[in-house]
Amino acid sequence: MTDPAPPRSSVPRRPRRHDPGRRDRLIDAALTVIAERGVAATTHREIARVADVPLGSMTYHFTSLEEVLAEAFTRHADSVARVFDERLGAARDRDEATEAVIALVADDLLGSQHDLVLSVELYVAAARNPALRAVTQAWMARSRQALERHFDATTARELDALIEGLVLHSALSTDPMTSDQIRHAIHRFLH
Amino acid sequence: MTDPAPPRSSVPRRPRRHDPGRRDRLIDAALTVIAERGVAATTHREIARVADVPLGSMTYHFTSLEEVLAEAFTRHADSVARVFDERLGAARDRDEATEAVIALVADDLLGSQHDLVLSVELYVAAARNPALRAVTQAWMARSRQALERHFDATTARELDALIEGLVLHSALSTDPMTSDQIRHAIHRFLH
DNA sequence: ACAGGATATGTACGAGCGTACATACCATAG
DNA sequence: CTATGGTATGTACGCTCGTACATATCCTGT
Repeated sequence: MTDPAPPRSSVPRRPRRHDPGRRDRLIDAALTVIAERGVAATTHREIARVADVPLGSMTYHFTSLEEVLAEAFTRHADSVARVFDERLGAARDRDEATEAVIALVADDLLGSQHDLVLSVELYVAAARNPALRAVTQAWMARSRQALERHFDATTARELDALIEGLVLHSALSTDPMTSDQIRHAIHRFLH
Repeated sequence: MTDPAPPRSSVPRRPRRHDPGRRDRLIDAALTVIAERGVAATTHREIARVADVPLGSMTYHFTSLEEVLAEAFTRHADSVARVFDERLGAARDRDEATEAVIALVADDLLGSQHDLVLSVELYVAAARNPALRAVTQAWMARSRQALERHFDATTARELDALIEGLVLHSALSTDPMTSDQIRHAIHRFLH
């Protein structure tokens, strides 16, 4: 067929795309927006812009903005917890576990401003949102459990708090701690 | 035209009040709203509602919402820092300083869910807002300086991080640490 | 091949927001 | 006592937001 003139210029402006896995991409886009602009600036429209999809796609794949946030933060927590598990799972004795913790903080956590901001954003969001609080607590429990593979329960809890403090402190400071300073602090605590 | 009926029933509905110090009350109301609802839900209208003043009063006393937040967080940081100074200023030796830190965390910081939430809200807000970042850093510097009256610089920095972690960890957990657990963690770190 | 359900898209609506501003009131300086 | 400048109040405007929904398109099972 010839049909040279484009007759339907107004209704479907954007060429429809076949895009399986779009929902996953939207969750990743949400994490990008949260990290770069904050939860407060995370809107349907902004996520859609970043993912380059129309606004309507958001309301099709998610029933509410809260659902997007919950799925995004769950993905983030899983991702960080997996690194936690791997680092500590590879350690064979307490000394190696200590080194694993140091590497975890100095390399994995402080190495990524992206993940770091996401964690703090999650903390605050969890303070108001029960669903996100559940995500946070599951994450904390998993971290503590990983530490308890090598340390007693009391030490694990205290160490978890120290890690949290070192990360947060460095995240907000103009001069974040160096790897050697992190190592010094953790060695001091674990003797 | 006599116009005997009360002609000005509609314009000033609320009896005008003489209210010196209203600006201060508005800043306190802002802190209440931030603590109870979060920075994201802190609006001109909500602050005005809590302080029981008309909306127009906000725009008269502050040039922008950002100014309100900055003044509120500055007041909060000053208040916490003052307690920090007093606790550590009263200590005469290192042992007393250690006890002061324990009391600070267990009683002052963890004792008030209000202040605790405010601090975390400030952390996140500071990540996006340069003016608030300045407030946070001035506060951190003041805390560290207070600790350096009794501990060397390295210890002060590490201890500051540990305090931050203990507070945040307890703030978000369903079972916050007890005073004895706080004491144990801090003693362990300081030998 | 084709029916039908899943997916994709554009648009509209009502609500709440920050801010501007005209107006009204009042403590106080002179 | 009165003028005046600071303070108090109500309202309007333009904007962005979450969400709903009608419509369009395409993949898939039969």
